Amino acid sequence: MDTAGRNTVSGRLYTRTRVRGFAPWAPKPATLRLVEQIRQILAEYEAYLPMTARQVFYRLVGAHGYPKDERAYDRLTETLNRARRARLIPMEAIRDDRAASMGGDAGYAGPEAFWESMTAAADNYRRPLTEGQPRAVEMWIEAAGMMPMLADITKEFGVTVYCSGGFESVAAKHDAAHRIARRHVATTVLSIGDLDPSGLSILDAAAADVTAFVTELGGKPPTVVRLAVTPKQVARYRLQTAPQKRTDHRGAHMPATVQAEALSPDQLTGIARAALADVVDTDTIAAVRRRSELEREQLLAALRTMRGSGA
DNA sequence: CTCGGCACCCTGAGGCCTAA
DNA sequence: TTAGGCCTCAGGGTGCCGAG
Repeated sequence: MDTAGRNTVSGRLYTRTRVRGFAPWAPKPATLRLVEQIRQILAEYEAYLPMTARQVFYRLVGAHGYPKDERAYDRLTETLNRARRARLIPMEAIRDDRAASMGGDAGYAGPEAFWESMTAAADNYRRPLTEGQPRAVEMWIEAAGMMPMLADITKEFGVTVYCSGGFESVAAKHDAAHRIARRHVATTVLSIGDLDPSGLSILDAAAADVTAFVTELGGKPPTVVRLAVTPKQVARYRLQTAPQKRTDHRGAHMPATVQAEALSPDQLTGIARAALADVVDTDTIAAVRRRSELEREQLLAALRTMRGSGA
């Protein structure tokens, strides 16, 4: 009964508790089918792993007709938990952004390690890709889960992705306004989020708030563009829709709502890439890359000389 | 105008109970 | 007997609507 039930750290004794560590699991057929669907989704997202439980949830809802309610979500997180503990799903496939660490002490294991580190730094040398761009570009997304997938695309264009989930606080919006107001060029914001009244009203509220702060700070107000999900995309990709909750009173009523995760990773990254190529000056980026490469070579050569002379 | 209630984002844990 | 559905709690946010 209690092979896993003793918590010796707190001294408490649980008669029944959850399994600890890796644990065998014999799910019922229905749950096994859910695990199978999750594995399909993970295979589909292979290039963008790890993903969050929330992201898996919305993909299940968007593409597999999984019920979109909190109970279904709870069921999913339980299943993900057990399936990972049973090694049916790789632990690394699912991400939890809340775990964080601070402090500690790195240091160098000696002068040689220092030079190694300098060489690595020089090896990574480059000029910011934003250099010489006629306008600044940012991407705002609603859910943190899509962040790594989109950042993979935007970094080729020198564009930063911001999660508007963390954008709802006054501090974050003021930070964004400060960043935008400081620029000497105008800013274009590409936004990605759910097509539902809440998603739209959150974006509208954030855009209006940031714009108000920017104006106050004497900067150029940003141009906010809705990149996805749009009604056009719903039609074009035949996306799964869900009726709006009757109790959701935010904004105007919508007959059908669509989660951003209803778009497949390929569709989403394709939309992002096309929009970025459109708004960013790619010739200038290529020129910056060439210049960076020359300077990087020079820096590495200089380091080799310093190291050789025992400086 | 203020505030309660409902919506949203994010995740994890324990306990009760029932169906297989 | 046991897996797992369902409920509740914990913890930190925000926006909008309608009632008082």
